[in-house]
Amino acid sequence: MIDLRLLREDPERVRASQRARQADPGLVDALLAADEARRAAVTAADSLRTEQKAASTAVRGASAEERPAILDRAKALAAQVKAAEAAQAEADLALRSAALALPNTVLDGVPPGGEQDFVVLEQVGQIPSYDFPVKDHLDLGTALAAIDTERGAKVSGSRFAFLTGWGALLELALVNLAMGAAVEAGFTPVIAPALVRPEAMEGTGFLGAHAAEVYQLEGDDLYLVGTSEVPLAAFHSGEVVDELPYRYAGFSSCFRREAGSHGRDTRGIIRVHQFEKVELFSLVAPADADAEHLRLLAYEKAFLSLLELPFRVIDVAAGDLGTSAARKYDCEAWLPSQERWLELTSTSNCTDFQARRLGIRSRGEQGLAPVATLNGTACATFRTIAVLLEVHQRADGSVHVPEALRPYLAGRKELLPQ
RNA sequence: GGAGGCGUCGCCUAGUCCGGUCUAUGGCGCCGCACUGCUAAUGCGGUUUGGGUCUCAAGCCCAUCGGGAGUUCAAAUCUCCCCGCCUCCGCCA
Repeated sequence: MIDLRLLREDPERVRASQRARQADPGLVDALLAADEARRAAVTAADSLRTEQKAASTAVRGASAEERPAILDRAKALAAQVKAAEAAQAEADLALRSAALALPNTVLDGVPPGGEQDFVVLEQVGQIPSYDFPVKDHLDLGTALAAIDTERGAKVSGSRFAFLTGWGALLELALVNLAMGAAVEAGFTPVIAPALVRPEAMEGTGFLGAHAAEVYQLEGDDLYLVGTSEVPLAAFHSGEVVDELPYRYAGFSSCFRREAGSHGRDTRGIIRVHQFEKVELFSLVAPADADAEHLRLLAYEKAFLSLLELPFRVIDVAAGDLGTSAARKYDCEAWLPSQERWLELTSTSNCTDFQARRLGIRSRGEQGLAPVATLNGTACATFRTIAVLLEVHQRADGSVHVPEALRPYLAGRKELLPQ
């Protein structure tokens, strides 16, 4: 939810953001109109209530003979107040839905345009070349007895997989490495719930445009999270937080319906309905948000380097930002089998957008004000495993194990086909 | 899942039975001022949050006693639903 005061002061800035996102600038004017309508309704209801309170007080002090008349007037006012309150509630609701429809205002410098309009900021490492025909991660993983998508489909459906043997251990190794490094960098480790209430989902902006992506439990009014960003963001909801910054590294399973991606990445474990992830989440003073964003990006880069993966960093275009993000950097690793870059980590600066919805505030010079929230991937397991197997494959089907992972894999330097 | 108890403006707390100066009491903490030759004590004042009005500020107004709905001229107080916490029972990794 954006700041309505800022919207009133400078609506053109928000319209420009919408245009950069290739979204409807009309939403801005709809919100302005809803805001004005609500303020009118509030003023009307407030003044009626003032009258009603006076009338109600008069009832108490009234003598027996004047009482009936005063009571009649009080009753009439009560009815008017009730109507005015209903109108106000309606205006509140209209304002709320208009506000929820509008995504965060993008920051200066964000490339305008759609998914293809990103800007490459840098490339780390060389695109690997192989003097043998490369296999994809599913062939490699099957030969290693590490990935079993056939049984995944049998048991749970398409886009599910079993990780077995070294595959299972590799997942745990990645989680341990990511968690350990994050803790060393000052993040507080958290095991987060994967089921959350609607407020948590909505507060993080996942029930808007991306509602179709989210699994919902019909019987319990709970949602399965697509990322532990959701429980981590909601962790401090409704709280006044001091002693900023707060930095968390949350682990959870992640569930995604992949509703809009039929036919995309159907092979292997690049795009699955369930995977595990370590997610970084920071709460900082709004003025420190940009610096924190770069800090999260630096952390992600360091982690990919530990995995000895070549990657590039892109500045994601406005139209490809999530609802809550004002700026987003993705790290994309090279996927040899498809000879393309694949997003492995993503870090978003949500400014005060999430915090406003979730009621996370801190005390500043202006009194209580929403904090800034930022999130970033430390490690999303399945997809990272896919890239690791492919990049580090050898001609004989064995796979090199990066040094940083070896302590978590019984010291193994390579994984061998079974 | 069953039974009972509880939820008050940072923290603790009075008020809820029996609706009306509750404009929510007191303490702690915090902020400001005064005094005392020191950052202690004491005294005085302030201290929920959100919204509206307003050029700014002040002021004024409205809402807010876990959340929502209802009864009433009037709800912290009465009724219902929901959420959370605690105790006991049942079940369970």
